[in-house]
Amino acid sequence: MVALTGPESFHGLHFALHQKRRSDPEYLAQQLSRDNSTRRSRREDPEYSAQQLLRENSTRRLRRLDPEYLHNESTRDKLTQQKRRSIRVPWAKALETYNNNIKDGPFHRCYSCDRLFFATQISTTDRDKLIKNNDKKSDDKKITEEFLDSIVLPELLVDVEYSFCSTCMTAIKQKKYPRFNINHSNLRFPDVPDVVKNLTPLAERCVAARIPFMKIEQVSFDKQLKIKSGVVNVPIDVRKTVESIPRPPEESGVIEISLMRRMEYKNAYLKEMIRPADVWAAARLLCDTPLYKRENITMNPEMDPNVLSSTATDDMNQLRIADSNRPEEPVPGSSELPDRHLPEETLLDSTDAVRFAPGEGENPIPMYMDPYCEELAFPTIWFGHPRGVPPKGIRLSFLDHINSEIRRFDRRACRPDHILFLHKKAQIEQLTKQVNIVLRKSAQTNNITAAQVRNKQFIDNAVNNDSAYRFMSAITGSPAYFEAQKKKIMATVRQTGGFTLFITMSAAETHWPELLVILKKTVDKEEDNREQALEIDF
DNA sequence: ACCAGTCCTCACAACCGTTA
DNA sequence: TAACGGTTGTGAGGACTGGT
Repeated sequence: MVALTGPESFHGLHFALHQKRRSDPEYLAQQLSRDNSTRRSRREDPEYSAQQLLRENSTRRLRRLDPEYLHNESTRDKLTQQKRRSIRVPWAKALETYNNNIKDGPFHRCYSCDRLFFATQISTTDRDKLIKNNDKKSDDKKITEEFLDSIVLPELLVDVEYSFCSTCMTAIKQKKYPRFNINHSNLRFPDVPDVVKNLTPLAERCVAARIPFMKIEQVSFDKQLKIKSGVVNVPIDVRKTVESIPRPPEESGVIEISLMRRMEYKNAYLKEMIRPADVWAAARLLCDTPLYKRENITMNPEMDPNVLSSTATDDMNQLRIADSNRPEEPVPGSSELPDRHLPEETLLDSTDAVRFAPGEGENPIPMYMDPYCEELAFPTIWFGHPRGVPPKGIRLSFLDHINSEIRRFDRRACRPDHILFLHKKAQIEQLTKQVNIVLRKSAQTNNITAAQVRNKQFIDNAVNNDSAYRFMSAITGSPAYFEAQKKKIMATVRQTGGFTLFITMSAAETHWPELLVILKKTVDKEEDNREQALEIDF
């Protein structure tokens, strides 16, 4: 009691002084800036800021229990938010934001499916927060440490912040495995040894168990690639191909090789300088892989130039003997048989490349009947390993697989030839599916018999009724596709009246420096500035 | 005891990005 | 688009310290 009176009077005086001082604007400003700086430094301490947050939130919740307070706050907030949203941005500023925004490319990696996304498509959260935000969920939906560990890419597990694409995020929040999750759906690319990874295109063809013959052409002035007609998938006897490559005397030797469709053709399918030693090394490694074993592909170790090159030059005689013992190359009658026994000097100096046609005489296999044609055709990507199969309960279509592989952080699947190959394969896949559907539909309505199909009249009727080729409407550019588009446009015209304005737009990607910078960054992982991009000559 | 200066703490407001 | 929650700033009360 006594203690109260003393300090009270003291304090009364003290506050008055305090307030008087504060009324001086200069003094107040000084005090404020002092306070702010100390606060800022204090708030840098994570423990302190966490405590402050906790305090703030608990008191805030209590405050918000009062309906009057809540009403006041929300009306205040509403006003300010509406004000904020109604602010008109000046043109220059808007332009600046736009210019900054278009610099963003698909650089952001989803920690679950490893696909690349634009910044807006991805959300980032702390690992801890994901686990902590469990309060409202039932026990079986709670995200556990083990669940996260099994989802996130192993090489990124150590990070504090995790980024997920919206698809994966929605699944994770419900504690489901995302469909495209690399770990759970077995989508990871196999590790490829450097020898195989660095093979040149033709060297890759030499060790591949399938050659997908495609007509890839350059279009227009910017030389983009397009595929013409279909893919002919030819199985190859790898052993015969590799062993028929002439061997230069030294290991570092390089020879020029032309890959022909047929020996009698004039133009080569591919022409390139290759190192036979590398081809051999790669072939040897590939022979130990699951798919190559499945295809019973083996090499004769005695023929390996990597082994031979270490021996003296007089061993070359032995090599020749070994060569002559080998069964002769097929394709009799061709005057341009590749001569594997050309003297070395002629080989190395000659302007005429060694020509060979490993696919000649082999029967092509339709792609949809060859389950591993892709993996076998692109050993630098798949290294003789089959594509992973997702576990039970997760269904991924072929297009889903392509989606995942092409958008993957690992850019290995994004080679022009591979993409065009996938495109054709996907198209065939789509067609066969559609055919099945059409047949099923018509089989339900009117039972089709073998006799009917053989009857020309029946087929003509089917064509007249559209049912025979309607399935093609999914294929861009087909007559049925344009038919479908025409119908859509006519429907629009009927609904909204005739068109008044047509706009044709083109991306003009060669005059799009931001895109070139983005490509450089995603594909080569290199930073390139806008000026350099503008200087690129097409 | 008084005074002046400085620092600390608390509640709340304001702002703002994110999300349902 | 309202609501939520993280962050920062503000104003007030009050404690501590050292000097007179």
